[in-house]
Amino acid sequence: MGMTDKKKKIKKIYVLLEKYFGDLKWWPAESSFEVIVGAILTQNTAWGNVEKAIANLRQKKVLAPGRIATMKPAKLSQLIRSSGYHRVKAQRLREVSRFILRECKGKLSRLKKQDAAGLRGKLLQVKGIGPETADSILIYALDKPTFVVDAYTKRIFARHTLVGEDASYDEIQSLVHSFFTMDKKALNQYHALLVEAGKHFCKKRTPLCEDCPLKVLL
DNA sequence: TGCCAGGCCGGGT
DNA sequence: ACCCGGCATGGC
Repeated sequence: MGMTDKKKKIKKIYVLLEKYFGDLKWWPAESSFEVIVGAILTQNTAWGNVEKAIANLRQKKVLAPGRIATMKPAKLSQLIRSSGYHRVKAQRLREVSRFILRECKGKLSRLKKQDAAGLRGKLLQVKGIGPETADSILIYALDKPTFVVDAYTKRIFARHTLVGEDASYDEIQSLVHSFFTMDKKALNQYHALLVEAGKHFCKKRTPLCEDCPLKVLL
């Protein structure tokens, strides 16, 4: 497929999904730090399980980097138990909290003033933050236009032959960054639309989706 | 009742 | 530079 065709297809997928799902207004949270916590907790985990964990943290008044960083690991892991992998995730929450305290004394508004590329590099050095979590933090917590590539994105793009089955994270992200747009709202919406489409029509065991709004492209 | 969910790390090749 | 096992709870 030529580059021009890929560009058209990327846009077409967006248009069809938006027509079907509408404006999703994704990832609402009460604070940037809550977004970061959610980004860690939702790693390979259904969002419903994450919400309970965040509710626990809020109820205990520990939804702040200073509190997370100083809490005993056993206590923290119990609070986030519902999100799965709670021991490793407790450690990851501690790591990212320490990073925030170190980098901006806990003031995320200050962190937002740094440039996107530099921030991404720093985030990737934090143990427990990989490319998807870093990009989720960049766009949803730190206001940086970034396309987040997740398992659904890869599956849907591969299914529509935009990329190969073995495409890397950076390859897929570069494709969207160069052929779609760098507008923050649109990138947010695209990610949300792909996840929604994946949940409804493109699960692992059901690659054939009769009612998928993207069916017309196949 | 297995299978899957908005990944990432560490050790091995 | 990849490949793989481990990490774990809750919903369908």
